[in-house]
Amino acid sequence: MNAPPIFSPVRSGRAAEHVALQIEAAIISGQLQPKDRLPSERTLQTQFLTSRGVIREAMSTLKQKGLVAIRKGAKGGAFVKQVEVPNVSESLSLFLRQHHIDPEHIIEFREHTDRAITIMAIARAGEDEKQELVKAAVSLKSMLAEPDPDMAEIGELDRKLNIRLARMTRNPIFEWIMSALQQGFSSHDYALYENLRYRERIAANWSDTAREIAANEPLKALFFISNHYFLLRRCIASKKVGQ
Amino acid sequence: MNAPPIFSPVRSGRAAEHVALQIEAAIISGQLQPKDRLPSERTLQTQFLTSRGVIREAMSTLKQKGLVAIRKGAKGGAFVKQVEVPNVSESLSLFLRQHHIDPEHIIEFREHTDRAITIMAIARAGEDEKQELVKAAVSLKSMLAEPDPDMAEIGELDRKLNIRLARMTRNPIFEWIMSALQQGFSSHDYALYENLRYRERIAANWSDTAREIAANEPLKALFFISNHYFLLRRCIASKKVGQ
DNA sequence: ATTCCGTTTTGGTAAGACCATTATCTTTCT
DNA sequence: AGAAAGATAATGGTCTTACCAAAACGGAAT
Repeated sequence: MNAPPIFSPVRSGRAAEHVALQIEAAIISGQLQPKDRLPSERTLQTQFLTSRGVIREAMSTLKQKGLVAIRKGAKGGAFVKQVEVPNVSESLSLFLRQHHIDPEHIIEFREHTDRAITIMAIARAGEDEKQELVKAAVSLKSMLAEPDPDMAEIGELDRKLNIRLARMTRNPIFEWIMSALQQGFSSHDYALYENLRYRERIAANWSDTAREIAANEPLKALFFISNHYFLLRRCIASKKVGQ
Repeated sequence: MNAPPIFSPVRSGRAAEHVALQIEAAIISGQLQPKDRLPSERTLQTQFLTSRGVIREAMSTLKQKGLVAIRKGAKGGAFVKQVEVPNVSESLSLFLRQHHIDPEHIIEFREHTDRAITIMAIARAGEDEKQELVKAAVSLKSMLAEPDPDMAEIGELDRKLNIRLARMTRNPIFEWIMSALQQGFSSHDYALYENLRYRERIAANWSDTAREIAANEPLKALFFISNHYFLLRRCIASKKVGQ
């Protein structure tokens, strides 16, 4: 290697951690840019004066954090990557699931966040985006009208509708939060669609919401947002009683 | 082993991932409870019919996710753990740093969330909690009056004040979200206190906020919350100009 | 030019050994 | 008897070596 030695060898315990931290620091600081390719495991092994197992363990954690993507084969190796929203979402989702959160707490937070998102989306999104939102909501509605709707696909559509709306705020934090909350807790949303009583009402409500957003009517849009969570709460309550 | 075989062997590529996913599923589903001890690496190696390296790699990712804690020595091993807020925070922090998020986006989200928190805290917290909040805010103020204030300690106090307020909503989601955002991004809050022009104003504002919350005056409390972020924005803006 | 087949690079897996740390048991000394 | 010191065993951490599997590349055959 002609390149100056970016990394320094490591000796004490927890070698894998040291290796991972050094590489992580190099990425965060910008010494390693996205799309850059790290040396092969066998090369790093000699640079860090350690064994390949240690390198592999370090790479494993970096991969898990979403900092690198690993490809096999010639010209393969570890490539620096931008951390993606799903990486963060998965972490939060794990946390929420393990702490068996009361659904009402999540609903409360989501309702409150959705209201803010709605207002900002109306204020900031472009006309074309609003029309796209309406189109997506309508296609959700029409998909439910089919004889044997594919519930998984519908749930996915609902999820994307939420994300699309969040993206219209122009603030990525909202998008991230909504993704994270949905990923871990879409089960309740599915319930909404599986329950015949609510299926069509919720889809109709979505398209009403989208229409009011497109019409730049924040108060009316907020009404339908509230209605969405009203329906969701009723659906969950009726399910509980049913048990 | 007398115990029924919880895990099944694995053969295709990405063995480490399969192992990690199986164990993760066992934890999420509750088959493995916190404080439970997983079998030793050498035992798992035989249960999964794989090599120890694979097991180690799987354990490494589980550890990184915060699902297990690993101890060396006799009676050591991997112990199932509750995922903690810092795990989520670190993931978020990584994301924010690598995407060099505009501080305004974070401020916007925090302001909006703080407003909801304030309203709910007033509605749900007990009288004693509100008094504790006032006391904490006052002690922050008095600490700033000292000749040579310890900035790190003050920042920590500010952080705890936020968390305390969030906890008063009785909805843990708010508490976690605020923790996560603060932990990864308290730098701007520090700036507020390091800047002499804003130091005392922000502390006074905190105690005003706490007082109005204790007095069950939501609108007045919201005014001071808005003022907090008004000051924060001005402080950051003046810093930018200063550069 | 296109297709196919080796060759090479590189990550993935396997097996075995040894080291470092920790808890537990045993011995020994007071 | 009790406490301190030492031996023992269990277990994660590291190292070595070897081989497998996938992917990219290049040359030969068509």
